[in-house]
Order: sequence, then C-alpha cells, then structure tokens
Amino acid sequence: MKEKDIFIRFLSDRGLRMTNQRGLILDAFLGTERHVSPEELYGLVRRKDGTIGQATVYRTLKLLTEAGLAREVDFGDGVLRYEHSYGHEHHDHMICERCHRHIEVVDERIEELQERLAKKYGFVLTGHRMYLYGICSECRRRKA
Amino acid sequence: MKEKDIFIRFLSDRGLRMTNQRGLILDAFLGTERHVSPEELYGLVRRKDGTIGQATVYRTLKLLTEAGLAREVDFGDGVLRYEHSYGHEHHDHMICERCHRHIEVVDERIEELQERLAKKYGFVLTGHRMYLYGICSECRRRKA
DNA sequence: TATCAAATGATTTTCATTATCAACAATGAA
DNA sequence: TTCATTGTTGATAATGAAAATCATTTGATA
Ligand SMILES: [Mn+2]
Ligand SMILES: [Mn+2]
Ligand SMILES: [Zn+2]
Ligand SMILES: [Zn+2]
Repeated sequence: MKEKDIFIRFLSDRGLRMTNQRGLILDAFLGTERHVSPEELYGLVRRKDGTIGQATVYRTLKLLTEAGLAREVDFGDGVLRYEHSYGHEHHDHMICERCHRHIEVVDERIEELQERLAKKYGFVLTGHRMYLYGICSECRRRKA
Repeated sequence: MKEKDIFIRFLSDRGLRMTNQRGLILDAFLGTERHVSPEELYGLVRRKDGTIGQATVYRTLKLLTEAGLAREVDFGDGVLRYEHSYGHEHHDHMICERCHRHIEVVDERIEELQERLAKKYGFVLTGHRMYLYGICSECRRRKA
C-alpha cells in the first residue's frame, strides 16, 4: 500500500515509529471515503481494537495531515473532519443546508481568479477554503 | 441612528424588548470596525458598564445577527467573530498566515462563477464562505 | 542487556459556547 | 394601582471538542 509506505517514510524521517495503533488508524481512515471526524474514526478503529485510546486517534490524524495523507475540513459546525489527501486533488465543498449532503467541486476559473485576486493585493497564496451553502435539488423537490 | 431603529423594530416584531444592556452592546459593536469576538466585545462593553454579564453579550450578538446587523465570521481559529452587516455588502477575506492581518475582498467574477457552479449541480445557493490564506507583501519583505 | 526516547491510554484541563435558574423588570389587563 | 405574565439578566454550571499531562509500556540501539 502506497500510503502506508509514505507514512512510514514520514515517520522515520522525523525519528518516529510506525506502530500497531497507527497502522490500524491509517487503515480505518483509508477504508472510508467519508469526511470523518476524530470521534467517528475512533468508533471505527475501536471495532478492530477495543483498547485503543481516543487521544491516539487525535494524535495520529494530526500526523497523517502533516504527512500529506489527510486534509482537515472545517464545515463550520464545530467538529473538525478529515478527508483523504493523497491522490485526491484539491477541491472545494458544496453543502446542502437542509440534508447536509455535500459534494466536492472544483472550478479552475475560480482557482485562477483567486490567484489573481491575491496578486492584486500583494499576497502569495498558500491555500484557501471555499464552502458553498445552498439547497440541493432533492430537498427542493421534496418541499414542492 | 439607523441601526438602533432596526434593532428595536426587529425586537418588537418578536415580542422582545430593547434594554439598556442591548443598547450598550450594540453601541460598542458599531463603535469598532474590527472583526470582534464576543470576548473582545465583552471587554469593550465592560468599560461602560462593569456589571454586564458575558452571557448577555453572546446572546445579543446572536440577536444582532438575526436582525441583519451583524454577520458571523469564522477564520477557523476556534473563535467566532462578528462584523458589521448593515450597510456592509458581502465580501470575502484574505488572511496573512504570518501576521494575521486580513483584508476584505470581493471579485464579482468569482461570485458569478460560484452561482453557475451551484446551478450545474442543482443547488440554489444561500451563501458561501471563502477565505484566502497566504503571506502578505509586508511579511515577505520582512523575511527578505 | 541497559539505556533512553518515543508511544500509549487514562485522565485531567482548557476554552468557547450554551443551558439553567433565581431574581428582577416591563407590560398590560382587571 | 394591583397583579399576573412574560421577557431579561447575571452568575454559575454544563457541554463538547481538542489538547495537555503523566505514569507506564514499548522499541531501537549501543
Ligand atoms: Mn472533500
Ligand atoms: Mn469582513
Ligand atoms: Zn439537501
Ligand atoms: Zn503578513
């Protein structure tokens, strides 16, 4: 598995070790395509190893983020979520305010305009967060 | 003051009352152009009335938001901030990751593309949050 | 094997925000 | 005015996510 190798490499580069727990957490993380909260992931990992501590889940998610395997997603609801980063290009999110369904979107023209906007104000961009909130077609149909 | 009238109208429409505390909090809020956290505003209001409670500040900021006078801003640093909404059109934020300075920006073309992107996926937009993170010219100069 | 840093899980702590609640104040019939 | 009703407030407790603490265990290596 490519990701595990990357993680091991990342760890050893910083004098850290691959452990059983970290392996389980990585596997659980890779095993879901959801935007998963530490708490949710803790629930998943627990099924494989009931003795794992939730602090370890928090800690490992931070490490995965630094290793470039995970990415933090903040929908603004008070919980931090994580999504796959390796092999998953940057994208933004569109969220339905009624059913909380969300889809991943990218618009290259927007990305380009963001760069230009930054340049206009003398900024060099390091990243951005864009969340589009609305009502999905499902929910609009249901209401009608 | 236009804003105070709006607030009074908003309150009475919902069977609520304008009070001394709410008036002070509104004044303090209008008196600053910063993106202010409840805690910061609490500090400001306290100078005028040392007996005011911070719960009242939290409560009033929620009310101001519902009344369309304030708007929540979430820079993702764990504190919710509020900015003026009345007479201040929508805008997005560009934040320097080094000095935390931030400027307000709008790009009509981006706004337009966001609408189109939403339509493409069957969403009707109700709002969006866009934060551009980067390094400002000041900070880049300082480093060099 | 002895040493020492890293890792873990349980637990406590922090911090922002919300809920609770008793005391108080405004409103508006009667 | 009196009285009941309802909104308001401030102090305080509760909540919930995340981070810090710490004693103990584990692993690498000299
Ligand atoms: Mn995503
Ligand atoms: Mn602003
Ligand atoms: Zn929906
Ligand atoms: Zn700067």
